[in-house]
Amino acid sequence: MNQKNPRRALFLFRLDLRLQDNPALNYIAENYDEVLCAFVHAPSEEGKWVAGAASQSFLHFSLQQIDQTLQSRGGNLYSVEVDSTLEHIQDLVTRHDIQGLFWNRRYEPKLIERDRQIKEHFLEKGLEVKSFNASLLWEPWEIKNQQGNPFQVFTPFWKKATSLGEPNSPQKLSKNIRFMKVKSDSLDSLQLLSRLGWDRGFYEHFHCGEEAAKKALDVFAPKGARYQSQRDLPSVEGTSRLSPHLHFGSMSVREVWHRLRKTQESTRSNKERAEIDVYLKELGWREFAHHLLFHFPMTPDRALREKFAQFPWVKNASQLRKWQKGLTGYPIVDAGMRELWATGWMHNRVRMVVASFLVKHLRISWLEGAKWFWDTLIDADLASNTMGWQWAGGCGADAAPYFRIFNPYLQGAKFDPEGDYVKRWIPELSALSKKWIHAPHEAPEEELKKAGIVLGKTYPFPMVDHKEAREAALLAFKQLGG
DNA sequence: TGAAATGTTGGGGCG
DNA sequence: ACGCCCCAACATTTC
Repeated sequence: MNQKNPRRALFLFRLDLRLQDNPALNYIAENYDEVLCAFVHAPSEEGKWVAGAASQSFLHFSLQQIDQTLQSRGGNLYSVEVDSTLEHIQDLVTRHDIQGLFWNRRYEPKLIERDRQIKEHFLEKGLEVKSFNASLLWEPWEIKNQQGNPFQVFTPFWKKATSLGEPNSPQKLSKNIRFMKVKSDSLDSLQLLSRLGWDRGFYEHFHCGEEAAKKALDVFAPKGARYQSQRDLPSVEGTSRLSPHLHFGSMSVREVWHRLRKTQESTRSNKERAEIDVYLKELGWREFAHHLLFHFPMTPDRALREKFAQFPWVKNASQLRKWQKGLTGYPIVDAGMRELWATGWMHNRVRMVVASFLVKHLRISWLEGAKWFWDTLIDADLASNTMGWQWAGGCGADAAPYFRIFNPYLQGAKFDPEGDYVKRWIPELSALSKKWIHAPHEAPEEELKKAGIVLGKTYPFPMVDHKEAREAALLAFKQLGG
């Protein structure tokens, strides 16, 4: 090591907001003397799908955590907002005598192209430039069917992926790494936070950063043995609630995978092992989503199944608004939409129900739903959001068949039998007995009175009739030809 | 990672 | 004792 001319690397943080199991940082630790850690925010380069408001808020606090961690280790996070990432990197390279440029990959089509240009440019300038995988268990291009094509159905995809062997183990960061401390704009100048402060409620339910993510995994891992039995009950914390951390990379998916594997090994119960497999498969759906986004880069904006370009989606702003605000008159739908607004997150079972309701009962385009989720979810992820909505809309890969229409009453009765979830998010229904909690409009006058509910005033009547809406949806989807 | 309609079966009441 | 009907429970098919 030469103290006078240290080898310096520039590391760009993206969706990998952690120090542990961060392959690019590990590479730097092995090969460089010092590293400048930067977050170069260039929203104009993300195109139409620039991060939504909720997601930006989570990003802000995650970056704050990174900065604190780096400061406690003698460095800091250099953060800046720019129009051109490439030009700004050029500045940094010159200013700080940088010899290597490293990052962990993103998989959004526009960013793949941007990063390709950056890599080409700085390789030409004689820098060492490398990108790594911090986000996925397998790279999207590693998994192919027998013809060498990408999969469009989950089950064979997952079979193939898991047949390739266990994903890599997480790697600890070398203690020898030296972080640079440089002058930086304040994080606030990136203006990631809404001035309205509507995001405050999020942080009663979720915490940002690597430490918080570690705690969340500690909470979830032992519960993995009951994942299959509990994951569909929105009133119970039976899911991992790791999605924002997996999106922003404050938790490594490899870490999650191997932790759950360990839990699996420590039990003798076949049943428990199978329950954990169901969770690992959910990580598989996340992989599948990235696979689809990579191989079908138009899907954030267009249905994968092309005939859906002709589908007569309904344009109805006032109905869309009712759905967004949780005023549909269907308690399980409204509870979900309000949980989303209040916490920036929604239980997955309920995501499927509200999505089916928008797309089937209201026949409003999946794209409207995708946009709303994009803006309100702290875990908004282009790959998962696109796949999920096209699944619900029946217009994507391995999508729900057109005739699969969730009945909100039955979904409520089945997965929230006591009505606890509905009551938590719709306080105006909290005094209603569980017998009517999912269909207040069918409750006897007397029951409503007792519960202080005046339909049409304190809680809406169903905005559409279930049976009629269902039949209209069947007809419309059937006319498209399945 | 549905729901509703339709079909089948089998036990019990009853003439 | 027997056949018939009713209907719940379960299975299948249809959307």
